[in-house]
Amino acid sequence: MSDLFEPLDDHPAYRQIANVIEQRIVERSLRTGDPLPSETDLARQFGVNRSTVREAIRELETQGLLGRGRGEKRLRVTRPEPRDVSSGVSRALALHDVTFLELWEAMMAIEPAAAQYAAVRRTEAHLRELARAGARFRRNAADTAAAVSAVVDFFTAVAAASGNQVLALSQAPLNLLLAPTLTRLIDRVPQARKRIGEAQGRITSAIKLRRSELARTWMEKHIRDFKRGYELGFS
Amino acid sequence: MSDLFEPLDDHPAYRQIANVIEQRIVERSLRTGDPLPSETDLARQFGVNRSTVREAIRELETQGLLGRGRGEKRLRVTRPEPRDVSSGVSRALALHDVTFLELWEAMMAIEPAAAQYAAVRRTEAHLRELARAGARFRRNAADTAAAVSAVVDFFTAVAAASGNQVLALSQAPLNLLLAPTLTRLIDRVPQARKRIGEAQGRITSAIKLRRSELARTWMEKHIRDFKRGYELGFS
DNA sequence: GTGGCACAATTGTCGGACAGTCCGATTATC
DNA sequence: GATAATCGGACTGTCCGACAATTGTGCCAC
Repeated sequence: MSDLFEPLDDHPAYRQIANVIEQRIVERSLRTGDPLPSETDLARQFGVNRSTVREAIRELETQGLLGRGRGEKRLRVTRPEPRDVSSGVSRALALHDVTFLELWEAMMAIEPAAAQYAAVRRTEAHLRELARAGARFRRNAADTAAAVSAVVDFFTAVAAASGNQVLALSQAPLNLLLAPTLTRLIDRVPQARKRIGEAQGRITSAIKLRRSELARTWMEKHIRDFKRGYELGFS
Repeated sequence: MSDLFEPLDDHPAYRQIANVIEQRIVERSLRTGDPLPSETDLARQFGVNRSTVREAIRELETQGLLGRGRGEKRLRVTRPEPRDVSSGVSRALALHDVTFLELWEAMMAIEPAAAQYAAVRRTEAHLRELARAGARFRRNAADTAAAVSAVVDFFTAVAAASGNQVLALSQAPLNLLLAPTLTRLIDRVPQARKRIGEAQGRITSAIKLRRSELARTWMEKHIRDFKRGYELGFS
């Protein structure tokens, strides 16, 4: 029952150009930091109009493959940073109406693992980040928005300390999804603040002491608490 | 030590327009499937040139927020699918030179969880997908590329069966990263094929029998095996 | 070397233009 | 009456040319 012919998708020039440049970046013949030729020059090289080149460039720019420093005119090759990419992922998930349960299950899979590896690989700098996020959470007991942002920073710091870029990048979108729910949760469940603070403290010290199993266990409990809080606050 | 003023980044018109349209999509005042006004019309509404509108559209298109069916001319609002988004993530990771260990640790966190939930939520359709990927792997013992693609499909099918879009979307980029390593692994380690086939069988039947703990355990063993194979083949 | 300045280069945006293709309506055919 | 051929309008992909604003650069004076 399979068709005899496949539908041939045409590739507009701007997409072809984007693909070619992307290829060059991925195979590193264009290296991070290299300046891109000017639009006029690219148009000449590809034999197309500058407008067409511009459309191609916009694609690569949104993917984080091209960018420019503040106040810089020429584009340079850049490596897509987690924030470039994770916002897209979390927006995609939001548009798919993910439930809190789905988010929670994913956090339950990723965060404890991150905590475990963080206990093994953390540096002093990582510890400082963890301490700073924890302090910021405790300090902002009143300001909900600041507290939520501190929680996000704490998770981010744990993921960074894990020394695993894949885990870090997998975890980043979860934070963005967590924020709105967490905001309402903290406001509705009075004991949430205290429990989060305690958990952060335990996790931080486990990571500091390089007790990886302990770090994992405390993180698991921490995440489980989110679900309990959610059920308490949104039932 | 924080600066008094933040650097104000200028917002070119094409970026502003992209943001406005994105906003409309995220807040669902433009709903999935809605056709976008024509470029000429958008240019008129925003009071800019059509070229400017086109650049904005390119951004949204690459993010998977806009798209068009084959052979369709007008753009429509679309929801970004996993494949739209995960390729960007895995390319980002590739450019950051992730190690096999990092990838493996992330798989170790995500895949067993996916298997566990799959055993609970799988439908008959999911089982068919799993069986099909497994069969395709066993059938293509000779063709390495086909075998690798079947392994990827198997993982994808497990993630889909988990009924968790967050896990599925977190897992998708890992597949793309796994493929190249797995290709060389299968070629270098003779017993890999057999072990993968067996593991897939055990996982599939655990999911079929709704034995969630068993599914998780077998998946863990399966992933562990990848590391053993890697150490065997690349030492 | 350092600072400053004029000039060239580059980006962002504009207006207009045209071929190719898709869509909807109208007309012709069985 | 239903289906097929026809036609005009609408829309996209691409091109050309242009200009203001801003950045990069070479040169000159100190």
